[in-house]
Amino acid sequence: MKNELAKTYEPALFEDDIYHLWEDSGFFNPDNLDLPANAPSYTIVLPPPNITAKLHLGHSAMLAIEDLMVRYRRQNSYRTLWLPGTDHAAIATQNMVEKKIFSETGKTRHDLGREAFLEEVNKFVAETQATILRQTRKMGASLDWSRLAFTLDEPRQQAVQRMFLDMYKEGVIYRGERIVNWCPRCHSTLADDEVEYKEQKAFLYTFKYSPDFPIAISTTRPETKLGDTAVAVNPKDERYRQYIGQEYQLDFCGQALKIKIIADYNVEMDFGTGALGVTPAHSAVDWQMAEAQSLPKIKVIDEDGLIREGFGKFSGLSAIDAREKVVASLRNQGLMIGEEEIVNNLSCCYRCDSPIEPLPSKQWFIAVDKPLSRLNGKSLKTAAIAAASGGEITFLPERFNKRYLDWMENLHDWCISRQIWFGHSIPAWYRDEEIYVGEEAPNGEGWIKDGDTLDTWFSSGMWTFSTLGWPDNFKNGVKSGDLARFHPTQVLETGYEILTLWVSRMVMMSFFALGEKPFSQVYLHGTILDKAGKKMSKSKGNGVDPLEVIAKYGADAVRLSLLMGATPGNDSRYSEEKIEAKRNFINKLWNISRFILSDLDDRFLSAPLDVLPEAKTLADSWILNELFSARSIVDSALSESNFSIAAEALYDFTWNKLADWYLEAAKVEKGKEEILVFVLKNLLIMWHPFIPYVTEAIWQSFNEGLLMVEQWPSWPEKIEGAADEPGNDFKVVQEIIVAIRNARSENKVEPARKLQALAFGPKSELLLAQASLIKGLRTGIESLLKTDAPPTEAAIKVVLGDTDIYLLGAVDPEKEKARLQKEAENLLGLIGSLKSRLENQEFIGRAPANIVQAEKDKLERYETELAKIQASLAS
RNA sequence: GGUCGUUUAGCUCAGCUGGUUAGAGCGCUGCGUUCACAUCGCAGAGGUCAGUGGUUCGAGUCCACUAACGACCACCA
Repeated sequence: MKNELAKTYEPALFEDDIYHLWEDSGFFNPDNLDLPANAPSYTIVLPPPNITAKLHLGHSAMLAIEDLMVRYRRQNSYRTLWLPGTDHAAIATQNMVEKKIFSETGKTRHDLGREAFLEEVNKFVAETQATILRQTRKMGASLDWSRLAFTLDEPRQQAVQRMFLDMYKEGVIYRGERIVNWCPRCHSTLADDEVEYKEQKAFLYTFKYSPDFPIAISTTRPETKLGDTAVAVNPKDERYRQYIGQEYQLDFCGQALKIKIIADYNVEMDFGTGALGVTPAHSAVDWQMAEAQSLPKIKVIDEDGLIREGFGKFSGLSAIDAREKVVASLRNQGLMIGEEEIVNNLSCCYRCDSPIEPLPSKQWFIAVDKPLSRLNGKSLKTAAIAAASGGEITFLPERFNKRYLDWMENLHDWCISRQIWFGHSIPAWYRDEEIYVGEEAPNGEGWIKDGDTLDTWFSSGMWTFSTLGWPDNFKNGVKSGDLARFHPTQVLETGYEILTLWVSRMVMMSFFALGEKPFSQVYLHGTILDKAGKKMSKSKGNGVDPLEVIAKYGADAVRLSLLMGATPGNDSRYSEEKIEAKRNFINKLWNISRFILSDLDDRFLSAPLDVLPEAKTLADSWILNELFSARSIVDSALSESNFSIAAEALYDFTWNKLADWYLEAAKVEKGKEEILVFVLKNLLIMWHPFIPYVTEAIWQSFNEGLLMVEQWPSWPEKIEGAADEPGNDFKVVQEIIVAIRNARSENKVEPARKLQALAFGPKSELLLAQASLIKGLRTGIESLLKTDAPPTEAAIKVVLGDTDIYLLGAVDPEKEKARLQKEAENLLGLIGSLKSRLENQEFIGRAPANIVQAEKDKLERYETELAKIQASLAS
């Protein structure tokens, strides 16, 4: 059963086999876990990666964190489900495939036609999806593959169609016209957050529409002024107050305009002339003014970015060409008052970088403010706000609660239709002015299906419940099956950059569909930046392929390097050195195991883990207490999602306590196998969620069961009868171990034996050596000498024979005295300030009783300590 | 323009509700290494915690302001 471990750990030799072992065990699926019926659930849905590309290091970090959360809960007897999937990422995917086809064949999607194009997309999806799933497995992710989902697969399509129909029935989904961000190149609407702003130079033109119009206006887009129906001024503006309410018929570059002067507080008096030409059809702000003032809306520019029919010589021109022509005409007429070069933000398509054209368009919307009877009169918005502000949903780090709420409170109706082919189809049918909403066409001739698709966030917003069998598992308001067992989920772990895009939508969708939150906690991780602190991106070429670093250093090293040194919500930098350091650590753990397991009798291996081995020496109780204290740090850190702190506690224990000291002790003092095996097993269990492969590999070398489902240890924080401060006491032992090693290396057998007796003999002997390292050693030595004289160099020589040189450095009386004096001074200062605080009536009056008591306790502690120090100084 | 974040050793970062001498990894310096591990060991150097002011017996930690960098949101007609 027991296999010899090689000298170094080679991840590549183990990882694939181990993953298969886990997967074949079936324990990724909570249905196969051996649990009591009332075991609590722990569910995380994997934020589905876009199928546009391979995974990058950011995904690896996400997988490492979530796998850690999930494995820890699985070892703690939760009904643990981590549900995998991928996202169809409608626009991004369509663009990617369009580009690919165009570069390969020179054809556009229109050349191919809808059906053939979608076939190409599906081919692409199948390929990248396979790659992504393979990468995910490589990371060691313990996902339940039996529940694998895709935002556009058959069950999710049904769920989406049903959601759309339900929302339409409730009047939450409606069709309306408004200004949308239109990309003339992609021929698609963009959500506000899909628009990118680019600084660019532009000309701000100041002019009058016509000679007889009293007010001059400023604009960077004179061509849109062909559609102006009003001029807005600030009602406080003295210059224009007299004109408010007046209407003018005028001729603008040969086109007739009817302009009304209106008042609006949004107009800034300091900008330009302080008067704003209102173009309702081509500016969102202007549209709102026009709605409020019932102004006509004249559409000037069409979906291709060209001037529409009916604008004389301008019709058919591109916006840019028309602009030049309008400007020229204004100059000729002497109406141009100023042309100033300014820097402004141009809205651009986040996909193709083309300038956005704001256009009025018929689109489907979700009404976020509509009160709903199913939500007791709350709207989607107010329900989503209440959940977060009432603490039903919490955020980590907390500051994102505020960001979520800010965004939610300013939320406008959500445009969900997209003019692309790849995505969820919209179950709507049109015949002339008639609209019918349903999955099948209504009876009668001439109905045409809506050719648009849904915003990708519509389907991903349903992710927590569409993956758990909604709507089949939800009848008459009662959940069943997976939905009943796993929803609401416990944690949503995702990047902070999609807090608003995704998280907020999930909350609204879940409240609408189920009347409950989708998750209790939102954990937001930061972005993985490159070594220089820049975002990794394909265009910059600074991305790192996780598979490459995994091949080089192993998945565990990659995971640990992403977990350690990273804090919630903060970005962290990637560097290969970090991974290398973690690889070294993993090898260390491997070799610790190798040392403990080599030449080990099988009877030690089979010792049950629920029986505490007997601590025979101070070193034994010390290491056990260190183990337990590490366990308790790990538990509390993990319960607060402080992954880095948890890992550091284990790291410190493993390397600085176990390897550096206890293993050294075990070399000079045999018979520690029982404790060594006990510590090792517990350590492997606790390391497993962080670095599952290497721990399982070691476990498998001497165990039959799977470490993955081994029960998390539940020892007390301390064992009875151990010294109060095992750390301090053990420093004595540590010093002696060094001396023993030195003595042995020089073949000084008898001194080594004496030292060994001192370090590992019955506890009572060493307990003489309390208080602190040096003093302890001195006391021990003194007691052995049975003399009152302070241990001089000569005296120590008597005890330790020829070993003097090994201990002299440690017992320099002068150094020790200075140290104690300094410590005494520090304590005096502290005691003084504590006393004055406790005498301060204001403090006593205001501070809560428990705090005052704590200060008193502290004072007492310091005083006791000071007395001890003073006593030893006096001696 | 609004909101938020960051600033701690040469580098990358920890540091919870203020409390004894501010920590880690990497790097650096010196010494060592057949006997679990050179993917190693031991020892060491290196910090006025961005700046200024304040609260407090006590501030890396709390407050105010300033500076640099970064992110997000809004948007310039």
